Amino acid sequence: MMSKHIDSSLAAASDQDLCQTSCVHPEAVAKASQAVFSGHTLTLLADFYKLLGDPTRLRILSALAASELCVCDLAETLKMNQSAVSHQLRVLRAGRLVTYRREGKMAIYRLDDEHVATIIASGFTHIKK
Amino acid sequence: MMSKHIDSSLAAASDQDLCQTSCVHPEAVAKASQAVFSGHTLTLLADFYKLLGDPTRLRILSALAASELCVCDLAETLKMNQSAVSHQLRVLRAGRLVTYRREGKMAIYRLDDEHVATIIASGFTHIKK
DNA sequence: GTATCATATGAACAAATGTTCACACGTTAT
DNA sequence: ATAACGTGTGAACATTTGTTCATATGATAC
Repeated sequence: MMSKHIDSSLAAASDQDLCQTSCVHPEAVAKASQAVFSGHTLTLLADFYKLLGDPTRLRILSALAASELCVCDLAETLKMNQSAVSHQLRVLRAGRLVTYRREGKMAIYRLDDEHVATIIASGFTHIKK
Repeated sequence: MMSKHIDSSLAAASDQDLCQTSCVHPEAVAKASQAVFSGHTLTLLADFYKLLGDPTRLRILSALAASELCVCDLAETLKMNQSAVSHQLRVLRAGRLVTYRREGKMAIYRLDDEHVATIIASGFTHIKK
């Protein structure tokens, strides 16, 4: 099954059987192909939103938007155990959404920059449509 | 182990052993507790960001930001099979990030509103700091 | 009617994710 | 030194999530 004649106008459409024949709108696909996120940008952006896509982390971020807090404060505020909070803080730290400073035996966390608060606020606005 | 005298100034801090004793800063916790997302808002917001936290869906959305496309166009653009695309479109539809209209046997998708494009663009800006 | 095509969907599977438990680390106090 | 406390982290476990495969649906053409 490779001997069939190929419709000349569509020969270059695809080398895989993505569409059995083709309902493709070439101009639209060309325009879209240029605009699709790819590579590093894609990964970074997805990872960034992934961080915001968890209730616990959103709670942490919204708490920190109000005030800087030590881990114990966060555990108290969220009614969660310290370990769970610490694990999530690690993730948020890696994603550069929060920073911390040490003060004695405490680690005091805050949002890395106000941009984060802004983005969350804009998501907040969106869901109220 | 409940007979120990409790430090009077911290008696009301917690009824669970969230912190063994207390490193809590009461004012900060009070302020944060008021601000923490909770309930329906929390769920909606997390689910919204979760939608954006997947490379395939971001690719779909960025493609649709450039041009409306039928499912087959999307499969072609993303070099993915139709089923995978369709499954993700279902998710995006449920989250009201995309809509579609039928035209013959085709389903033509587009972003639900420009707000979506705006939010993605702002995330895009963020990761370039 | 039958055949063909574009799209949708269910089930199965693999991979990623979040929480808990237990314990390690580092700092402060005695 | 030892003890107590705040925090970090590894491993195990349960869920969730995304893709693939096969098949179903619905529309057009013959």
